[in-house]
Amino acid sequence: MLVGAPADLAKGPSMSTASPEPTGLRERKKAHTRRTLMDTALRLFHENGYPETTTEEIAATVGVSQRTFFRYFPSKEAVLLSAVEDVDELLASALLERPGHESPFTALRNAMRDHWEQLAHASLHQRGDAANLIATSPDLAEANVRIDPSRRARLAGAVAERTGVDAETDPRPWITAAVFHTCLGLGHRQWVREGRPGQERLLACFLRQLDLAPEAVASDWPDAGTT
Amino acid sequence: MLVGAPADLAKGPSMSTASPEPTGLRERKKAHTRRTLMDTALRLFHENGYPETTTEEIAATVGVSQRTFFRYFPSKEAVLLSAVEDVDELLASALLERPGHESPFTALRNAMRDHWEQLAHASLHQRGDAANLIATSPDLAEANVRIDPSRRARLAGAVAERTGVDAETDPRPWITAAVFHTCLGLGHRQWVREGRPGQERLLACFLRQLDLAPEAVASDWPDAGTT
DNA sequence: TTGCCAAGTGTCATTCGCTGACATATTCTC
DNA sequence: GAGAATATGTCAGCGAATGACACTTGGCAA
Repeated sequence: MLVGAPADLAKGPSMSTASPEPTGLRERKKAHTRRTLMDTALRLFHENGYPETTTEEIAATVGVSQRTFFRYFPSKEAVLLSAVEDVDELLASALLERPGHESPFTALRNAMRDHWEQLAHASLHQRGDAANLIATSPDLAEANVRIDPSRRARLAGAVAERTGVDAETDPRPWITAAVFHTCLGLGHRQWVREGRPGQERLLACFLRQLDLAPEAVASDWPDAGTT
Repeated sequence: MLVGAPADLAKGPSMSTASPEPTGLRERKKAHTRRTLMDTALRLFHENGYPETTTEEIAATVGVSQRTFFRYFPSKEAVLLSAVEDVDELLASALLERPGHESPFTALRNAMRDHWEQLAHASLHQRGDAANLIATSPDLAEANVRIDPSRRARLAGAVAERTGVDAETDPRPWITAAVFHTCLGLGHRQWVREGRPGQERLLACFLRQLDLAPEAVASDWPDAGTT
């Protein structure tokens, strides 16, 4: 599983995040190819736009056949998904480190706040800053919307794990994840509207939306704080 | 707009819901073709599965060319989306009829409850019971997930309209819509797990999830009601 | 009625995402 | 080093989606 197996995006629960290092030469090569494909794809997406970049082009740039591309990634979108998963992964583990007395939603919020730099750094990592990319390109943003359900499912799983409930039967992790995710989307939107200032501002936008959430669900919206 | 214009799925705000009757012969033909395409598509989806049904097949069954299909619907998914929109439309108008003192989320919940039969009936309407179809077929369910963001956006718009806030700048309608939508998804899942009893049961599942939502966001999940 | 314009449709060709089948090359194991 | 396992390339093909062009049909006015 994990990095080793290409075309493998199924996310079973509780698969160890540790893929220490690929010992064999085969696996090292595979990991390299996969990473190269991913980096190249993200770079091309960024340079030419998502729909404009063909899988053929990606493969050719890397120096493999298109067929090989699809052996590593089940779809074009999957490259994005996979890149974005890394960020979600970090958030998930940050979530587990939060003190147990915090409510799931609060813990999620705080995990995000505390590990923001780490998340931001990860998104700027070798992967060609997938997250930032998505934030920047309208095409990618649209693709990201389609990917959304998977991410939300992953988040719900993480919340369930932390709280020790069964995500299969318990609705609460899903609702929490949905609200959280929506807040991020809204925060990002607002950040864009403000002209994309620094990343600290993005975090601030996120937090603002997150803090509005409980009221939005429960209250009557007397009228309060827009924008 | 609406039924009249083929390949037109853009949803500008405040387009009148009234398309009284197509006066011209041209427009009547067009409306007929569109409806036939939709009905046929949904029927074939139901009989053979969504991915198994080709656009070619749909067009051939109706007696038009594949090209014409794509002149009426911008994509294969759009047929589904369009059918499902009708149901959302009803919910949106039901929402506007709820007493003003209800919180948006509650109003949404109650609108759903009160107009359930109407919604159910609409879904069984001439359109080949799109909603039910989606609920039944796993393939369609997956397609429905992808469609989800559009539906949520529509719902958010409806909530914003009811409450008189600006959906562009105010986050609350979006959060409300997201939570509501998630509850529906969860309710449906539960209903499936129970072996798909009658539609009344589906409504009950929906309502149960909806009533759990506020707690899921705010509280500490002491442990309560699973299943 | 006649005839013109516009809208709707069919046909053809093409692009692109994606998959199966088979042959070849590379790595691993003994 | 031989043989098994795996990774890759090549080729062929399907289906979704789009553009270009020709043809038919409905709407409308002279």
